[in-house]
Amino acid sequence: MLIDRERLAEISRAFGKELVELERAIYRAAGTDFNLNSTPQLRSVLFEKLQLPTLKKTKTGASTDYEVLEQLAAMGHEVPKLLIEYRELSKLKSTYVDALPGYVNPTTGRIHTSFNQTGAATGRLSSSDPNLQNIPVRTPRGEAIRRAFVAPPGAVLLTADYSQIELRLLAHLSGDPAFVEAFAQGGDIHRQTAAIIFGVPQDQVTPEMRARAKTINFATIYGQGAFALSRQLGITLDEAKEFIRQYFARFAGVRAWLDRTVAAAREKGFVETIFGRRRYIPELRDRNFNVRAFGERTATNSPLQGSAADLIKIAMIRIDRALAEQHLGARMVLQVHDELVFEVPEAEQTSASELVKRHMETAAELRVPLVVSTGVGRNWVDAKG
DNA sequence: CATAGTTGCCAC
DNA sequence: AAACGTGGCAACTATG
Ligand SMILES: Nc1nc2c(ncn2[C@H]2C[C@H](O)[C@@H](COP(=O)(O)OP(=O)(O)OP(=O)(O)O)O2)c(=O)[nH]1
Ligand SMILES: [Mn+2]
Ligand SMILES: [Mn+2]
Repeated sequence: MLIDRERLAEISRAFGKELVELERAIYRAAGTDFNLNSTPQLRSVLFEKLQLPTLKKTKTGASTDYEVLEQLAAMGHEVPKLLIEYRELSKLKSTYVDALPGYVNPTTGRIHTSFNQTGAATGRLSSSDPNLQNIPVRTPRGEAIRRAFVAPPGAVLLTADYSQIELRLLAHLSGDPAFVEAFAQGGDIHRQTAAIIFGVPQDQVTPEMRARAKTINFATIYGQGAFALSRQLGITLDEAKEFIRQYFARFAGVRAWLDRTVAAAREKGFVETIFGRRRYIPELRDRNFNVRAFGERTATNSPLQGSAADLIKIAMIRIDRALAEQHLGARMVLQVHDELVFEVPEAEQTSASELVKRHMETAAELRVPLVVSTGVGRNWVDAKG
């Protein structure tokens, strides 16, 4: 994968400057200098020196994670407010902006990640050294980093991402009438949920709203409790309970499939993907309730996450073969779970897009259509547009 | 000096 | 009583 090192260097300078300023502001607001990257030191400043309330605990003491800082900031405290900003910048700078250039191979001028075939228990690939499956995109600063992933001269990047992939697989496996009907009509359940949560018509759902609804959909399906949901949505516990109740009333076929899947897993000791990949789940027979409950959530997730992994692997094999047979110059460069990224000679844009989309959408024939959206651009962000 | 555990957080 | 799932990595701290 080619990256624009000048662009990253520019971002590094900008982030570095902001970090220095934030650091000074935090020391001033806290009335003391300390290592901002040290959780123990931060704890003593927030919860001892400044006497702020402990809102959450970890194994070793008071938590200082984002959710805690956000609440403290909302109470009008300056240090946590500045720290949220500091955390974002420091995470992006240390993990991506400053780390990625060191991975560029001097011979090829590119970053060569490792895709691990047995990295995930569900059948997903994982990526390491560096991980190119978790490149930032969700914040403006993150997006700027992703823009440094570029095509070489004369080529474009082509991206292809499955629409609502695990929801479609869930429609197929569960046969839930509302799910199946939604997809038959070309509907968008993430958008539907967003409209409900935010109380707006579907055509007024923003990308940010849909993204939040995506998390809500998956978290609800995979067993999130009302307590966590209430926190995530900033609603009361009762409202959260009611949301979950209504969700599974609307999608009763989904609830039934989840229950059946857990029961079958308990019986057999494993769950299976659509294509027969198994994951054994010994936790289901554990004496400890917490361990068993964890096993149950794993049992519901793995068939879906694993089927999505199987599906894209089938597509990858067919695309690889088709590109070779047709003597195309397009090269598969990344897989990000339900997305493929290619370097494509400009002249092949249209034909490669069509070929990739077709093979991904026909990798399996399900009860609902598989839909893939493709895009091309000079960098990874523009290629998703 | 190297290694392991913890915390926190990026993505899908 | 309650806990979405799957990963990898940086920084810090404790231990050897
Ligand atoms: N359990 C869980 N799974 C997730 C989460 N985020 C993503 N996934 C899984 C399920 C998704 O179908 C799959 C691909 O992620 P995407 O970001 O492409 O979302 P999806 O395909 O559902 O929607 P899309 O139409 O592409 O925007 O990864 C999450 O927060 N929790
Ligand atoms: Mn997708
Ligand atoms: Mn995706």
